[in-house]
Amino acid sequence: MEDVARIAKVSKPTVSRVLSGSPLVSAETRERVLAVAREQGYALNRHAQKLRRERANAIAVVLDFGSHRQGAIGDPFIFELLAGISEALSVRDLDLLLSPSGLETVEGFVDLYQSRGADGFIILGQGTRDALLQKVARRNIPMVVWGAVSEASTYCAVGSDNSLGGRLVDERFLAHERRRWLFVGDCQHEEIRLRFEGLQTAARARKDVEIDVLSIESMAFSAIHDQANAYLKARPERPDAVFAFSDTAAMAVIGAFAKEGHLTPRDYSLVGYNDIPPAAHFTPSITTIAQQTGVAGALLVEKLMQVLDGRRPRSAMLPTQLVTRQT
Amino acid sequence: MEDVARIAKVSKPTVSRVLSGSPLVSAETRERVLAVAREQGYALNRHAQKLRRERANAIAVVLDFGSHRQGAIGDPFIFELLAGISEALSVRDLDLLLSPSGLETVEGFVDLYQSRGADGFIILGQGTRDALLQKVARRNIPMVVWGAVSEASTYCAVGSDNSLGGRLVDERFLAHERRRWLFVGDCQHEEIRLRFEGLQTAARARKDVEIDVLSIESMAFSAIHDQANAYLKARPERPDAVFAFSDTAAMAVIGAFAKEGHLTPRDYSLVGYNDIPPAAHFTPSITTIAQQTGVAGALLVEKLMQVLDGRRPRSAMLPTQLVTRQT
DNA sequence: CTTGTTGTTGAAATGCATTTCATAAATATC
DNA sequence: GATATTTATGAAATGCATTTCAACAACAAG
Repeated sequence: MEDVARIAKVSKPTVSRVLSGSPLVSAETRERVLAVAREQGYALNRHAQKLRRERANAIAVVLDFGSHRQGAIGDPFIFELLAGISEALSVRDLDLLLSPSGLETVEGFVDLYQSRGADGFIILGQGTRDALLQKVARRNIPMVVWGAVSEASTYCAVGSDNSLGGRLVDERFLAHERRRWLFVGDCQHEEIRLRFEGLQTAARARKDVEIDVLSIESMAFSAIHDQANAYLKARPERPDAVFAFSDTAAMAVIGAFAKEGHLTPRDYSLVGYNDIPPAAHFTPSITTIAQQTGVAGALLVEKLMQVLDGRRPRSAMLPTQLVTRQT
Repeated sequence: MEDVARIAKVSKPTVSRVLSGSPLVSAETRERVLAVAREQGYALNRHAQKLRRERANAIAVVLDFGSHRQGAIGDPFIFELLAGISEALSVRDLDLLLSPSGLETVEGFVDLYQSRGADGFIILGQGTRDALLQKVARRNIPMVVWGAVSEASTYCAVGSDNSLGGRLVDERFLAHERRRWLFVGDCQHEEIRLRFEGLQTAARARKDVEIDVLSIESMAFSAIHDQANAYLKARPERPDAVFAFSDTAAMAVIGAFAKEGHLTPRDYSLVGYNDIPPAAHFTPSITTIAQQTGVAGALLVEKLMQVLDGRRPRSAMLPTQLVTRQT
């Protein structure tokens, strides 16, 4: 930097100002410095900058690859979220640190934060570790979470209205006069539990509706398929309505049930979740609950920026919609 | 750090050594320093460290969200790749910087590299910008690329054997005595072009086989669906074999053709690509080419480490396999 | 013509950990 | 017991950019 300064006949601070886009330099000087920097092949050292500025200019995005790898909650949908976040951060000139290791404990978060590895965190999906997240939030670490939105939460969360999603299905099944319902999903995940609760909204009060749960052990596609298959074999009365926690799971169910001659929509209604592209073109096409993934990423980032500004943004719930198709 | 040193009655260098895991400290001192650091809530400043060490300890992973968002080449499969990379980097204690902005030009890469934002790059999919990547490689920037493997390439690439994938389909279609083939995919993508070439291996020499191409304009699911639909409507003789560049695209084709009463496997053979989970349970289940995504991420990282060590690792091609199903 | 204001620029202090080199102490070797 | 070697530790130099504060110039207002 000193070299550039000397050659451009200015001082170090001026070079710094030019290169970090400060408006406190005359246009003339700026040009000169820029020219010299370019011809000398000089680039600011980001770490020196981050050290001095005392901020990382980076956000850590935490993804539970372990469970998503097998098509977990998310299907392509987590990917969309990630794309949205990446874009929103990019606009603000913030780096995106993907799933740094060590974030399995509160100390992991504290350490990454204190060592200035990241200015804040975006966590995608509470999964089954909400307790951990609550603890992290209590340590005053800037964060926002994609997932279930709850009143009691210590942190700001953004998520789809899972309960509404469930209710929409509840209504649909009742309208179709279905009586033996099956919910497919792991209620240990808060988001999924809310969908299940939504499903019970009106049904709970009715004596003639019976809701069974097929609790998914593994998120793997074939595991779901096998479990669904086993379920049907073990039961004489078959469900006449199925609500699956994801479209992918819905596909697994269709396949497994079809093997036993139990066909949708002839024998049962089926609703999935996420509205992934193939759902529309599956045979039969899958009725599903769509989430607004498009805006989600941007919203998460915006909320986090507010947290970084010292504010306490409210959690937000994005609407969900029933997309009616053949099943 | 000075405070910790004072309280633990050692010097700064010793604290540094303890906290960065150097073996040049006695066990006794180590314990003491660690205890003090913990109780004082002290964490190393990563940027000071990176500044001094003159390396970022971070790898930038470049993803073309723009095209993947719509289910591009990849489907869930890019996600698997990313998971593998994340894991492999994590083991080596390297940060993963996801798709930093500015990497649309050579200067973008040079700048990020020179400013020590990243020690190296992993690029997922050449897409249509191979020229750019070649230029970047010539600037001696450490990088590896997932995609088409070519002899002429300046950089180290890891990818599936796309040509083999195509050949497998070629053989299958010939064995089934198919005569009017249709390839669905955008040959501007090198990887996809190779698949197309593979498809022609034996067919090219035969006068009785005719291969048409439906060049995909947008990677969006519904766009493919519409294009496929339009294609069929415009042609009196229908294809009796279709090779689609991805399983997702295959699903789109099945849906579109079914609308016109053209059904697989009754009327035509169909092979997809990637072997995504739903492919096995789609109705009909989709014959496809499987790639070894599991090892890909780890391999990419390993190659990059070699590049960083100053070596010039050979490109690698992973085997592909035909998975025979109903279509 | 003087005082006040705005716009540019530079000197020096600051953010923090690592590494080289040297020293001191402890152990091993002859 | 003397020399060589290893082990543990510290002083000082180093990596690099930013920011405060002051200074100066140029211009406007009175």
